[in-house]
Amino acid sequence: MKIATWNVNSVNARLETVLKWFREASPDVACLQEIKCVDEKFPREAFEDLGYNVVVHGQKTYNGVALLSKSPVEDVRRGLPGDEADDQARYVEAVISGPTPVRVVGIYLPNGNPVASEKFGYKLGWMERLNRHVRELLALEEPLVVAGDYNVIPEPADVHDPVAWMDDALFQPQSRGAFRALKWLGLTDAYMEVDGAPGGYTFWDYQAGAWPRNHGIRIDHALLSPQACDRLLGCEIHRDVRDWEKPSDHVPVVVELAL
DNA sequence: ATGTCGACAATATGTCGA
Repeated sequence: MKIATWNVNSVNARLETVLKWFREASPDVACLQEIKCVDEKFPREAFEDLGYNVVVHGQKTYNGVALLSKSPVEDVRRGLPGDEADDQARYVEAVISGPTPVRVVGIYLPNGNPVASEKFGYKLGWMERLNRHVRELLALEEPLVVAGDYNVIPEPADVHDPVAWMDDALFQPQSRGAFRALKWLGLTDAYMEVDGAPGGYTFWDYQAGAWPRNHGIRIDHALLSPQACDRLLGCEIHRDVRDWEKPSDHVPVVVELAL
């Protein structure tokens, strides 16, 4: 079973590019981030025509996540628990049906820039809430995949120029520490497990020739519970998609599990 | 430091967010 995560930077502005990739890669499950539309504006039928069940947690203009699955889904949750006042659409969760069900969580973790603003506090608070909720999900002792745009550069090997990113929220010690804390709950970074080569970037800014210069960062991750990691077959970063017509600034990451 | 996008309110470009 192939489970993908992709920050598409507007599903409607990117629809042809996104559908082209879905037709070629044909993931069984996909977590999309930054769909940038309300539920009613999500191009549901285009994905249903490709055979997907569609779960949308949208928002006007900003953020928004979706979960697509060829198999029926159960136990759908929209929104990260722990703060009723949080109105940003960044979390979607569902159990994918099958002989061995797998719980998939799709996240769009807050960017947090600039560091000297309330946005950074929101990011760290969100990561703490995620930690608390993942702790509960891990207690279920079932295959679990937490995939998405984490907006965290875990290690210096995950950025072309670590010094240039020192003051960025994505590479702050607190952000990296919260990501490590999440892993220390018992999750495994799929890319590091099966590949781990330095420079496995997933994002290149549109600006300043970041893509042709390979000034990238690795911020899109799939973390696996032990029960999911035991079934891990592969993890691929679809880097070539960054060179397509009208690309997102992120590329898809695909995890394959023996399910 | 910034060579780019996208949504939106608004009718042209400016603002915000990334």
